[in-house]
Amino acid sequence: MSTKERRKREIEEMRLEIIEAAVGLFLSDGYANVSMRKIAKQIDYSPTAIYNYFANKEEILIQILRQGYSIFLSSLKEGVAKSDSQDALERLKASLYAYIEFGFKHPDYYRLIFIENLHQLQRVMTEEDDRIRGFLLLTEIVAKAMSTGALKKNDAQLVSQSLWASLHGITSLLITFPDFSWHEKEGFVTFQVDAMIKGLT
Amino acid sequence: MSTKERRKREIEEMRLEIIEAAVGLFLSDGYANVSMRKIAKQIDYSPTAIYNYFANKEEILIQILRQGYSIFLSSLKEGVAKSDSQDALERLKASLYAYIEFGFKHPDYYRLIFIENLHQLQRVMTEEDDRIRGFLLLTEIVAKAMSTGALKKNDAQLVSQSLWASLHGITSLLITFPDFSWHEKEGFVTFQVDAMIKGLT
DNA sequence: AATATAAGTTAACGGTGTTAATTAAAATAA
DNA sequence: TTATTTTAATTAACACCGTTAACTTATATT
Repeated sequence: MSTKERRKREIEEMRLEIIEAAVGLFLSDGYANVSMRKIAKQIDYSPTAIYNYFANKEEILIQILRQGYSIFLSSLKEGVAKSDSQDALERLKASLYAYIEFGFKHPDYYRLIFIENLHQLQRVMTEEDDRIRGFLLLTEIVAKAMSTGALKKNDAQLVSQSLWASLHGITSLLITFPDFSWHEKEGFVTFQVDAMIKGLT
Repeated sequence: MSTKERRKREIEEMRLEIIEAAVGLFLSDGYANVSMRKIAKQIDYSPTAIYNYFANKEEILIQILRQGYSIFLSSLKEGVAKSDSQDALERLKASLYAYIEFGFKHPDYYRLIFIENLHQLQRVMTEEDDRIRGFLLLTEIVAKAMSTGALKKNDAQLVSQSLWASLHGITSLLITFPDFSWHEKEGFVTFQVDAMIKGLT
């Protein structure tokens, strides 16, 4: 009965191979400009072979969104961890910067996840593991900052949603409209983060 | 020589007919899901006839973006005008609300202009008329609020970009991710606007 | 009325996601 | 090991797509 086991592994390997090919194409060319035929060519299979491993093109995207969201979460946690300060406000600031910096470091992932396919995020987050905790992470940090008095007491859920909105605004605008006459980037970001914090204290 | 004049008018009428059909389809189905063939069918022409009036599908989009941006500008101006208060801060607040409300009233336009095709905005704004003054409008209001002391003095350009970012964040998130467990909308918006203003005073 | 110009049509090219039918390979049963 | 069944891959096909080229029809100019 080890054949079943082996086969299971083979399926997983094939799925990985497909994803690997697809993620490169999706990130460089954009989801819409990547065809099943292109993915198939890259892994030397016929286009229809892929359908034995993924129901359709969208399911490949979902899997890649999951991966991307994991990377996003790691970046966020790492960013918060690096600011080893115990000060709740510093930790909050660190997480805000970490969010924006993820966008700059992985603009293609950010675009794919948070701009072009945000409506799929529910499907990406709400499945088994702790992926959903991405937003909870921010909420917790906000709640902590409130309990220490660093932030004005308020609905932590509401406040973190407001923060997310401002973060998403600056990140997505800079990514999708790079030709605009933006203020120098670093100064813009620090100004935005400072204003966000100030608005809540 | 009046035939030339008439013909010119006919061309303009045909362009209008195409745009009229396209705008409905683009807004309801999204740019990507609308084909030249569908537009053609709606106006009872062969698909290739359209190419006598627009170079390609994208040029139709650009024209529609221009229209949409005009509507956006009108909404903004109207929103500011309605708050007939002379108080600079009130005027600023009114323009912030007007921006978000445009997004809620015309989510399809907002998505088309500011989310899916923002990179085209340069082409939409920087042509002849005063379309570009959309962003200047906000900058001017901000500058005024600074000169009256209602807002902390600062680079008005930078401040208005920061405001735009926060506005775009909340508007685009609510539009593209309606299934999320958002705080009740009206409360969310007023909280966001208040926080934005507070962050700058 | 004959000719040149413009505007519309159909046909075609190379592409898309996906399904159905078919062949080749692998696993199971005899 | 052979025969049979299951599985995985292929090719063919469908109904689309944006766009170009060739052709026909209508309009305008000579």
